Amino acid sequence: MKRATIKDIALKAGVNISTVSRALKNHPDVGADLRTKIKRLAEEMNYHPNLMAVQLRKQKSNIIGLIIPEANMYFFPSVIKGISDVIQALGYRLLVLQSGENLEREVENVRICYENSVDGLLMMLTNQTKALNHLEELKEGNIPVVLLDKVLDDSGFDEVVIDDIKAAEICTEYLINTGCKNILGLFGNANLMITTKRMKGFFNVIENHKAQNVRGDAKFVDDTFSAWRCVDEHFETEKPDGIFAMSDEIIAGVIASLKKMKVPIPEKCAVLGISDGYLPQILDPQVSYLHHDGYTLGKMAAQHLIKRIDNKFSEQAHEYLILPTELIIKDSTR
Amino acid sequence: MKRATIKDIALKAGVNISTVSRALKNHPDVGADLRTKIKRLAEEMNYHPNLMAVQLRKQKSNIIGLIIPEANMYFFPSVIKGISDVIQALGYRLLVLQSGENLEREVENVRICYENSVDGLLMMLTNQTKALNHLEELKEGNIPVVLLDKVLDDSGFDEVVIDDIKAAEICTEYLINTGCKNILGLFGNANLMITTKRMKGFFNVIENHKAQNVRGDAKFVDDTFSAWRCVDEHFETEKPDGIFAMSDEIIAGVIASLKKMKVPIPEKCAVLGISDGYLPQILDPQVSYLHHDGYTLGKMAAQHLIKRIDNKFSEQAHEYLILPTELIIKDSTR
DNA sequence: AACGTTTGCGCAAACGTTTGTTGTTGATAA
DNA sequence: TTATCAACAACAAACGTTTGCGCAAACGTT
Repeated sequence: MKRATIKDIALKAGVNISTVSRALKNHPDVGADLRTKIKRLAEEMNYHPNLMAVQLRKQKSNIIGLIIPEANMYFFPSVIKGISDVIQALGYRLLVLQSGENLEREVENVRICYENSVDGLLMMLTNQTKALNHLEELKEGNIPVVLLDKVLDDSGFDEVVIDDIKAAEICTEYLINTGCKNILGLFGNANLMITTKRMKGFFNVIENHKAQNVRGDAKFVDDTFSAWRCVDEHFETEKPDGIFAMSDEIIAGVIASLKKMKVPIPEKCAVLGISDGYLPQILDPQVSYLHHDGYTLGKMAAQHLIKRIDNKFSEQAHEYLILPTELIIKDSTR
Repeated sequence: MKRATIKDIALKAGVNISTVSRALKNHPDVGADLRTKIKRLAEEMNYHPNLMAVQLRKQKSNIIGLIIPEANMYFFPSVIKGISDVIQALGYRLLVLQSGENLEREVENVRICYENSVDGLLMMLTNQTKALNHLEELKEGNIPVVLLDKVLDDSGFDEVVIDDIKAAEICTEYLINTGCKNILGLFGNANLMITTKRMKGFFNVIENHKAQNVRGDAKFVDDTFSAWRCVDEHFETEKPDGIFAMSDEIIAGVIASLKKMKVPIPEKCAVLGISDGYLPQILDPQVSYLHHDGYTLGKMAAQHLIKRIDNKFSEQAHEYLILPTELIIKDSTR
């Protein structure tokens, strides 16, 4: 049995398709009794509008694109959940595309979104992304874009991020306040804005406490395991009494290393990280962290995007939204 | 500047739109020189086909629906990655819908997929899903469906799963072989098929070893923290020398509890779980686990779905694909 | 010279909607 | 009675493609 169309209903009801269309959306032009009759018929025939046709006609897809570098474990699920919760309630659907930390694929994915006529685009940039030329078409086409989490400075687009500098400052400050004098900062990919900023925040505070004999080292690592190795090695030469880890992956490696080496946490070495909050709680000891919640981030980004979609033509300057953070203190710090 | 259409090109080239259409897809009916001219023009005008129109005309969306209960941390990212990698390479896009462990939303999501004319549907069922009436429409509409991971018995649809009974058997067997006599089995939601089966496998093996004085208890827990509490409590009355954890969440809770209680692993109590493989490695001690890889699962499901889409009309009986597993032995077992 | 085949292109229908315009009723007011 | 106005419903165009068909010119074969 073929899927029923508006035409089939019209045929059966003995009216024109336009009447059916209007009846189904309660247009006042069609009489009450005829309307109910048509609706009943539609129900019977199990009619559901063909969205491809609707979209073509209305020139609106009700689809929102989400381009992510890689579905990483810690952050992505909560982000996508936040986004979904917002947009599904409003009748939008989510088209998810992965770039695999690959700029070419990112460009291609933007193209795909464009061709699919997405109503808006949410995007986390890859490591490699240094410019946003590939978003020009969308800009010209008046398709709103909101960047989240991994962004570029002065992108010219709306952004939702955590204030990375401040976040790192808060963490470092806390470590120092609890007595750390020799702090190891562990950072991810050095090419990322997020890394640069968190490192900047880290050193801001270190500099401010030079007088109190505080010193800090920074190292770059790729993932949990490289963080692990890095801590192992660093302990051979230095004896840091505090470690700042800029991400979940890194936190996991730090804890693993310290425990393997039987360094008491936090007595000999305190640990504080930036995290979306799940991992630090299941590690032992539970680690203190600056909480930035992926769910909220996704929600904020989605809400902002919807706002842009709804009044597409208000040529407002791009906004820079900052995700609220919270310092959660557990066992791993003094 | 409005987005260029095939019509605009036709106008500029002084030919009919059909010619443009054919030229752009290298149809032999259009001459070589005219073809290149049209292509150049298209390039210049930055033409890209309007997929909404293409889809309507071709009655094919090139969209694959993915309905998931909840974007849980451990499994989901790798699954979605596996799916994406397969389908994006073939020009399909992924529409992701979350049901939030809510049957009504699942039904609604299926509807959304239907209305969006997805070419196929990948689906992980919610806890609450006991029947698949809501998939009837898709079946009638000849839209292929592949269920993955969380499925129902005799669903009548293609499925990709791990062999839960056997998986639990392997794990339990291993624990017993390494000397465990008093094993605690920790399971998730009791309503889930996956739980029932893994429990069945667990007790199958326990029964088989009754003669050797092996005993086993089963408990149901909801999440990491309830697993944690459960182990705490169980240790007050029993002193199990082995724990089987049926999922990542549970493993995390088990390890946390044992370490808090300072129970040596695996000397006093061995731990073995079923996992997708990331978490056990970052815990300390690293735990042994039966590996079932979300990435492979996603890949298999997507590939199978594509196969179904490609020859939609071969009315083949539904297939039941089983994900290969592998036992990874680490520190947490003897 | 007559005929068949190929080449190259245009015409128009179709996909399933939405929506501006027009036309037909019957009732009400002048 | 005639003009006016609802109320209701049909007509048709439009959204941007794809594609079956037709047609003319060019070419090759008897």
